[in-house]
Amino acid sequence: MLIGELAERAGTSTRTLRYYETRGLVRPRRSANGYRVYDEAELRVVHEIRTLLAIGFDLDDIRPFVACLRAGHASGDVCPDSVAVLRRKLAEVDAYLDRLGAVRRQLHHQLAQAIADREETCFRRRQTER
Amino acid sequence: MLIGELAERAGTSTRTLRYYETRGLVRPRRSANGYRVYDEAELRVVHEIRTLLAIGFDLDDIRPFVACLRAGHASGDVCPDSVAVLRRKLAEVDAYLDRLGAVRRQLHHQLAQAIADREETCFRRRQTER
DNA sequence: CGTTGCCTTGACACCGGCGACAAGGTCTAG
DNA sequence: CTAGACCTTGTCGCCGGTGTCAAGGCAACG
Repeated sequence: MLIGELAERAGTSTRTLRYYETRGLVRPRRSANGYRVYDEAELRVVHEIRTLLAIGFDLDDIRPFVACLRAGHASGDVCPDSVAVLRRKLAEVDAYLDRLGAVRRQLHHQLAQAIADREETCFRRRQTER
Repeated sequence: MLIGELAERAGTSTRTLRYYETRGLVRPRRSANGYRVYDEAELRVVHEIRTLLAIGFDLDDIRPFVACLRAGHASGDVCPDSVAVLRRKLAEVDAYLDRLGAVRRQLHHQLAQAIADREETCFRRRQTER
């Protein structure tokens, strides 16, 4: 399988696949003419990468999952390094949820306050007009 | 007040203040020798910018708040444009909270699954060893 | 007059995951 | 032979908010 076919089957671009290669996530063989040649297993790898990226992982986080798949496991999740990343990411997400919740409360408060201020201004204006 | 003093009092850098100026958020006068001269009110403006940035606003979002302060309001929140931004941001944060919650559940599930798989592998290994 | 310390504009660097383009090699069909 | 559809490497650009350096002007003090 050449890079164009893999890109299409994985729903991404050749540019992206080459980029993953420079980051050490995908490792094609080379044919005699220098073309990158991928075997079927790489499709699975690329899917894993795309899925985890969509969740919010960065490429460095994803490396253990790829290694896990490459080690022959049916899922990229089951190896200790992957589990460690999952734990860390979960903690990060929790922390971010907290922060975002705080921001939400702050926004809510500010919005309510601003509207109240406007109401009061209108009220005073009505009073003055009489 | 020159740029260095404002930067220090606002807890930021001169570089940052010049950048805000290019983005139209801060407008110093110029003294005869070309130095930027800020009046006291700009300190308030810069504080507003920094506070909103910390919440997660970008500079374009912040512009209405600055305009509101500059229009003489005690708070940057009370003008209609600011309120509109607050509403939009609140909606964005809510959407993001939803997405992040989904990610959290996904991570949680993946983690539980991975651990369960490992347990089972260990179990089978013990069975085989006997 | 020189040093120090402020100020000025302009420009490059960063991060991450690519998009986009250039200039060229390769393979196949007509 | 040529067109076109692949492939190759290399490079620049983007986004946003700065850090950082360069080269030079101005002010004040000794």
